[in-house]
Amino acid sequence: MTGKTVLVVDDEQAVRQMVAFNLEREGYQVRQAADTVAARGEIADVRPDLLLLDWMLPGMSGLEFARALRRESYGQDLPIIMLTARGEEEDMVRGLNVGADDYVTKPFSPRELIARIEAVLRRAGASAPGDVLELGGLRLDLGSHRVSAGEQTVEVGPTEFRLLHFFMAHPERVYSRSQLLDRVWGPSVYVEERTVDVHIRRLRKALERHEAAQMVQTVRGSGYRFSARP
Amino acid sequence: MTGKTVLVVDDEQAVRQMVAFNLEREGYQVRQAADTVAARGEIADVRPDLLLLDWMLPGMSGLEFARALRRESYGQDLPIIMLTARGEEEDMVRGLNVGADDYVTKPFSPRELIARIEAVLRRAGASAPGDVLELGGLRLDLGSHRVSAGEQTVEVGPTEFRLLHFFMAHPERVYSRSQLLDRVWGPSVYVEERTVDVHIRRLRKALERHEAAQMVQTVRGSGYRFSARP
DNA sequence: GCGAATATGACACACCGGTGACCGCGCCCC
DNA sequence: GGGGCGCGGTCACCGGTGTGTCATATTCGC
Repeated sequence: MTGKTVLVVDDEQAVRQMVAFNLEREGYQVRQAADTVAARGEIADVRPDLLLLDWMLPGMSGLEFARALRRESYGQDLPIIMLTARGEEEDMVRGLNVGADDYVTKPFSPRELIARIEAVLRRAGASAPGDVLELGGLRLDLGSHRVSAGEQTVEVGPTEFRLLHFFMAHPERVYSRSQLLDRVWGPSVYVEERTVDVHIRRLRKALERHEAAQMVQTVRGSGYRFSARP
Repeated sequence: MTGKTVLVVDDEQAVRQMVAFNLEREGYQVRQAADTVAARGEIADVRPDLLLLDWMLPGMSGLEFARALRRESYGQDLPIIMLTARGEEEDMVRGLNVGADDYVTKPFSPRELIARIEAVLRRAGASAPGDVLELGGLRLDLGSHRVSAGEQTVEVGPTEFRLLHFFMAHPERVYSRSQLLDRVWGPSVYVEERTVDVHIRRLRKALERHEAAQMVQTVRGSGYRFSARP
């Protein structure tokens, strides 16, 4: 699943994991950092789309960190949501002045957090993920969550949909079972590699009524490839 | 945007000015009133498009004022956002029942305030009388608050109406339970996600006498979609 | 033709969503 | 002021679907 990437910076592991769990369930990629040093590394590394930043951090405070980021070229466009404990609200005025886009007071509900993230991402512009993928007569519509071949609708289950989505976003390239598990099932899911075979088969079955099954190709010894060419 | 007029009713001058500063920067016309008496005058005078109403006011409370307004002809359509201090959230449930369209807890970020104002105005603007949504034989009349299928009237409750309204305004797109709660119930309402299921069912029940229930579609693992196509 | 890799069918189980019932809260009407 | 009513939210239960695993068949490359 290719969602937006969110970096959570908080010194409490429990908070990070709670956030990660809920965001991943919504389709986000989540990276974690316990302090600003690790955060720097992650930012340079994965270029997150949004930063969830705890107000109280060991060493440099979240406020200073946000200010520092805002002075840098990449950080200027990086949306920031501050996490703060109740009672620190007055400080948040300063936080917002420094350039945070919003803040959430702990404890917060997952829904509230997600709502604010989506609001900020929407504002940051172009948050609507690529809406329709089309390849070799196959159409996959992310918005309506539909797959069609020509005029007909292709019935696929949730996992097959994600698998096909990944394939259509990365065609003409071979992926090993383990890579597919990573990218489609998620990094924190462990299942047998052979499971991929089964879902490949299910995907082919769904496609074969529309003469599109040959687009899912086996590369013996390496993995699978999605291609419009035979 | 042609500069909508917002009336701020709050006894603290600092709050009024902060709000005014931020709203004017966004292009709004802002009027101020320190109490309900002055507010009455302003309302009669400038016919504001939206009312920002402090919960605690000298004399008459914001709640009573809102209730009183709702009983009057002009006030019925006037969108109201309540301003409240943290800790009074429980009371706000009553505020919302009285007819406030949303509320914001102090201290709030300018962003948050503006986002909510825009959300409320969008909702209010969409319900200009005579505005009708039509899709697949279903008609939803915002003005008269009525739903009809062909010649027959479809009986739906308030929540089902809002749900259907949102769906018909955003067809052919999947929304997760969490998104629906955000967009239909509002960002500041916290209920169980499964509550959505129940209202989906109630909506379907209302529609099925008119053979329109199949327009409300389940996308397993993702959410719900409203569509004229099967 | 042989071994390894992949396809396929079957199956058990977890999970998701549908559904009916219940409860509590305002509100309105006696 | 009491009782009924409508509405909204929650819960518990159930049935179906989707998913992962395994055993077995089949194909591929050498």
